[in-house]
Amino acid sequence: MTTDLSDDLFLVHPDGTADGPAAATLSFTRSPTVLLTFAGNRFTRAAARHYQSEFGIGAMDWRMLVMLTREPDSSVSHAARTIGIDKAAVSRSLRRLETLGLAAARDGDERRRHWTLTEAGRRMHGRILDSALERQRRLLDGFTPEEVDALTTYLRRILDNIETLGATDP
Amino acid sequence: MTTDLSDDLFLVHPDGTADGPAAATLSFTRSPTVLLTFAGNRFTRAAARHYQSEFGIGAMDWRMLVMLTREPDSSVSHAARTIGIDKAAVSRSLRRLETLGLAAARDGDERRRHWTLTEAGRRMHGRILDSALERQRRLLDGFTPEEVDALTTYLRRILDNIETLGATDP
DNA sequence: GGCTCCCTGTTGTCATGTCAACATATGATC
DNA sequence: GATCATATGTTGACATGACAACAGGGAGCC
Repeated sequence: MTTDLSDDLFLVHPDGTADGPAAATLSFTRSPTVLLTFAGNRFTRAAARHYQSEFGIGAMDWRMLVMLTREPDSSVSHAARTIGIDKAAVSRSLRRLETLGLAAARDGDERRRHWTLTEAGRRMHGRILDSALERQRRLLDGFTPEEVDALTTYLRRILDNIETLGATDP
Repeated sequence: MTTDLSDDLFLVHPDGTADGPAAATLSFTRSPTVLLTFAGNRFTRAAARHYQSEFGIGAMDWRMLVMLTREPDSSVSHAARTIGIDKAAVSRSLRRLETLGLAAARDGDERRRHWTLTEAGRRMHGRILDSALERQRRLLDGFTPEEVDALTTYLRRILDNIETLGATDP
């Protein structure tokens, strides 16, 4: 079911001036894909830098702290499926957390190990959570609750569309 | 000016069940920062993969094709400032495009070179633009024009907030 | 001309997350 | 037990984009 959105919503066109575009191309300010990409990337990078300098771990490791708080005893592949992130990244992050004494693995079967946070990991999680919530508050500065709800809904719909896109990609 | 959003909007809490969270933590489905990060990352990666396999260049290089269409004769730092991406990445991308015969530089002064697309670069831009617009249409599948407008506005406000956040970060 | 400050673009390094490859374990079936 | 299909987690290589460091150019001032 395709919407009737015109591509022109998202483009800039040559305007005859010497300073204008040489040909029709994507607008950096009106194209949602451009904006989404920039916003996601910038927020992630800024947060990662902050976590690294303040807490000594990066964004990926913070995600695993959250995941293991959500579901203690997770395996690598369960975490990867749940978060929707590649198992290679999960595996590496858990190794790092283990090295830092923030997570530990209890053997399930020969391969499938069950990861949980250590006491130090739980304390770290709590401290970073405060920081993450503060960052989120500032990211949402100026938004009403209704707007936040709409934004959250839109992003979830976009994630659904991305999954559909991926499933039909060549 | 802080909004009155409760953190509880974005958290999951221990619910007393054996399967529930061990402590309060971020919700993967209701936290806008989590959703934004995931959506941005997944879309970018999927698009990059597609461009690479179909056209032989990645997402960063596609961005430079757009930038040089928008503003022919750009310098590295002008492009970096305009797009808001680090000059190291811009410099490397332009070098790659030059190697592929898609862009060329005309000397400005001794340091500041002015980059433009070659004829091959312009043709490549046109072909990828069709693909990019198609991907965007599918990303926005199910959205009304009003919703797209709202989403675009929200993302722009978020980018503004990210800039404010960066400026006040420790 | 000399000095200082600011700017330019390149190169190095790293975190993030992907796809690919792989060794090997597990489960189902016979 | 043997065989096969599938799953598990690790490791390699790479694109993206950041920050850091740096050599050196250009402009302004004395």
